[in-house]
Amino acid sequence: MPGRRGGIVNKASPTIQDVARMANVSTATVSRALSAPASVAEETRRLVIEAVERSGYRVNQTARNLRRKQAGAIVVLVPNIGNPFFSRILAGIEATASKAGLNVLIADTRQPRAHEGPLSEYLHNNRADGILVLDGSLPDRFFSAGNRSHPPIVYACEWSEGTRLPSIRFDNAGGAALAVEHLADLGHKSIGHILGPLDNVLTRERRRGFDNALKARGLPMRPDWYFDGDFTLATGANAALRWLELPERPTAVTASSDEMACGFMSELYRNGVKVPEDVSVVGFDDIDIAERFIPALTTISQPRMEIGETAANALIDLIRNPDRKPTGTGFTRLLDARLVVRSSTRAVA
Amino acid sequence: MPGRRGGIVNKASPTIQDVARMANVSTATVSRALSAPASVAEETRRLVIEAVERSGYRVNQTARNLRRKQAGAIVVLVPNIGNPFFSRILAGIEATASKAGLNVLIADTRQPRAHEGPLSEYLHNNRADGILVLDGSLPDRFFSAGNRSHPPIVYACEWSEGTRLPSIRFDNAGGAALAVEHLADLGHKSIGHILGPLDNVLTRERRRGFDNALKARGLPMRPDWYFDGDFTLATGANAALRWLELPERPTAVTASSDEMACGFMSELYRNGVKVPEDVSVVGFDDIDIAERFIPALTTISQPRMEIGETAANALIDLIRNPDRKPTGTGFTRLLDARLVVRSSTRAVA
DNA sequence: GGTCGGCTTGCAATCGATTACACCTGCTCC
DNA sequence: GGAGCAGGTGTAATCGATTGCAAGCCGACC
Repeated sequence: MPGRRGGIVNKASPTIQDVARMANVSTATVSRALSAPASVAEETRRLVIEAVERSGYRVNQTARNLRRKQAGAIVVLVPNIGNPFFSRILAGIEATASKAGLNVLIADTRQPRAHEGPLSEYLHNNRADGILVLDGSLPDRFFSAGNRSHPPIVYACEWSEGTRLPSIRFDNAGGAALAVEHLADLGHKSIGHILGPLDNVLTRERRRGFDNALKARGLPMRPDWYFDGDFTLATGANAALRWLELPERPTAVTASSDEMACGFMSELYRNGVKVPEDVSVVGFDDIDIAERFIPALTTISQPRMEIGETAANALIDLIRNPDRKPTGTGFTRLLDARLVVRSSTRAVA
Repeated sequence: MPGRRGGIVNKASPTIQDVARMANVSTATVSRALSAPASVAEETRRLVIEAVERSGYRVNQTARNLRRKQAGAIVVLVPNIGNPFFSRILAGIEATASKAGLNVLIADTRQPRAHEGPLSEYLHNNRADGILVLDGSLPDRFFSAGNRSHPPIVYACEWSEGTRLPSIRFDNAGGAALAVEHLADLGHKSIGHILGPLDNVLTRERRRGFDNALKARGLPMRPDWYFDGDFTLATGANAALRWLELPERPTAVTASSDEMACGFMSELYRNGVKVPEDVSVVGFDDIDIAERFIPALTTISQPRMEIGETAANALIDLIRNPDRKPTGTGFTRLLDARLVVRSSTRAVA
């Protein structure tokens, strides 16, 4: 009896028309029964629900989106998806967005032709209801180019300097200061700093916090105690080589990222220098490995999951209430950084 | 003279109708000029292009997708986006998909209600033209449930045992064997193994490779030399504690993931045991930090970016040619693993 | 008894593209 | 000179939902 299970087999997906027919109502009623249940009589609603279940109907999002002029998705612009620092933030974004029924599209801004094509697609093609930018190197004006209207945009983590767009940030300067305070409290008088890429806002903010804290404590700021880097392990290792060559070495070094701190310690180890006996090291970010590195890394911890959630919520809020769109300042949320003391720092001998 | 720049300002996006009007042709012609240039007279094409440029027209993807019954996106089901292991694979996927003009949607399968709602949304709602599954714990039958048609599906990295769906994999067993060979060559006769989660295919594959290689070399397989784990740093550290308690300790340990290997070494360090002097350690995955851990970790390297690319290409191929959809076996591609020797292994004393 | 208002429901337009089909023009070939 | 064909274009249906408007029904109120 092949007819028995002939109901659903392999046919094209049922549409709202099919449901309407089964329930003996109009498509309008089906639509309302599903998205505004209160506006439909109870009995009718029951009939519709039943028809939906029997047919296995699922709304076609594309059609709905076309009609409603929305996309049902947000896009996240991230510089290098492969970087674990961002993936945790992504996790926070994804959790929040999916709770709100929004899909998450990711786009890598470091991709070859990412700048014109795809990006402006997202901006003006209704592919996204909102955009979350994790890449501060994309200039602000990029988004307002051609004075056309665009979906809401929120910066998270990084931002473009002088932007009027809302942003969710960590207190990077404050975090860097925390690191210096900690080292100064341990009696360190000579403190170096490994920088991130110079065109990065985080690098600049962290350096600002570092410099200010040094000044506040009356500690020296020597140019040869700043080391170039770009947040990667390799440049951290490179800084170690530079440190070794120094005629007068700082007794402590703060790095603008944990990866650089680890690279730094790794290279020191290979050269027979001990942390924290010979030099204290503080990182920034508190990535997973920090706790288990050898020695365990003292660092500045930031709630990365939380920044993802907060940013996603801010964006969703803007999407839902397009009216209040205050692009003024004061639209920036600052999340606290926290010092986590482990074994890579100790008092000067 | 406000009229001067009145052309584009803040109006709703131009539609194909607007372009047609400007170029004095029908919408059909505009559509053809853009997606099948050859079928339109050169002069007409020029007119259309010009109108497109003057108006700043961009096709509305939602409308196009509705008409074409496609989604313009693939979805990647990943267990825990926050895990750096996956983020590199994601990067490969993203690069490939965006080259093919497809958006990438990510969904976290470890999310609370991820199992019924969102997932079946993706499966049957035209939200995705194809699905890439990085989570082998999602059983195969999950996708074919209710014998409805679904978009093409490809497993990458992990897979569900006995699946008939295509999959792209590393040679996990081979990699694990490589690790054992290496240690045996160094003279180790007692080798332990830290397992991943038991319900994970990779765990099982790697263990199988490990066991076989042991057998082939005539080395002992002792139950108390297998340590439980779940791929995380914490469980690696835990295994170290177990190792320390052992009356008879293996002189070498292979871990089913680099993270566990690092956790293991970290905890040994805290207990005064030295790697590789007291025990040799081999990891699996070759994550970034492996090279810079202390000591640098000998491990099995897998081309993660490449697996992402390969999987994405396989999926895209299936999307473009829905006809040849051989769900038979033999539809699995195996990518080679490679041993990278660093400093965490040495010959037995 | 008639009017008004609230609650349900259906009709049909609409979102913005794609594309089957028909039509027109001009040329070739017999 | 007419049939046939190819190339180029337009008309209008279509994808699958949402929603403004109108209409029907029913009870309440004067």
